[in-house]
Amino acid sequence: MPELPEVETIVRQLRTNIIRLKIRQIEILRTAQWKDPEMAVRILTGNQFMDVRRRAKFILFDLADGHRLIIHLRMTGKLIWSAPPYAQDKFTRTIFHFEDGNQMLFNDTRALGRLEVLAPDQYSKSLEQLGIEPLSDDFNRIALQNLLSKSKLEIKDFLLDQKKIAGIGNIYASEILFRSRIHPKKTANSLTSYEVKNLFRAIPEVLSEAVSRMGTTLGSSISDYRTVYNTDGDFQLFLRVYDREGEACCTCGHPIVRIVQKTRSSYFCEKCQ
DNA sequence: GGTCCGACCTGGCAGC
DNA sequence: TGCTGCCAGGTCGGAC
Repeated sequence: MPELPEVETIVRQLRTNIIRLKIRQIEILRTAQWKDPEMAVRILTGNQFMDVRRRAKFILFDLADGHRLIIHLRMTGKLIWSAPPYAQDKFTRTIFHFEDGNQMLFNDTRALGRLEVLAPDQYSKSLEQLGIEPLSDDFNRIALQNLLSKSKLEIKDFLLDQKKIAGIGNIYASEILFRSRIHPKKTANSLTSYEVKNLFRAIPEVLSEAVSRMGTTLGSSISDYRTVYNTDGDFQLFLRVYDREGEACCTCGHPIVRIVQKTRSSYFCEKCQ
């Protein structure tokens, strides 16, 4: 599941490949995932990628004529860099053919990912509504405290709310709360100043470590996250609670517990948190 | 405005 | 062996 660290890894790897590369052809194999597939073909064909950036879990491509391509990978989306022989499979939904003969494949097993081309001055509601970037200078303790104090959400749901802090998903929310020693069902506005201090430290700590290990690949199925070069991330080796139900807590030895909050699994240690 | 909840989507797996 | 139903979870839109 691509969250901030996985998307950041993908963006960094793409940046070394696609800057100033000209798109020879775009082949849309599943139109439903594009907001306007006809416009996408018209704008992208012959255009040139000038930069690629990340905002939360969105990948933003700046094009030479001022348009922007926005991709959200959702659950199972992948961007795979492919030289001949091409790595296309039955889950390839869009192929970007470049003039140098390479391809960028958008693969998506569950087909939940979304792609959109924005005009130079076009407003994107999805992007505008996003909250603070947790790895930016805007993320400070006062801003976090203000957001927490105004919310009655359970802290796990608070961390998943992209309008508050943007980029955290289900895996890293559990890891962040474990390191902060906060129970996932505790309400956001009831956190003590000590817990807020721990949370403020743990959020960038967990996300930065995961970025340095190129994200988390949980299993070997075709749905699991891969880097642009179709390799696994490494952070799954360093997860302390997520997907470890019944295993001993690395701090106290108590078994890790799994509960369901709003249909999402939360993992935590009942003794430490 | 904040929160809640179902829908979208499909491979994998358990149960029969 | 084959079928059915559930589960995984990020985002969106509608309801409250």
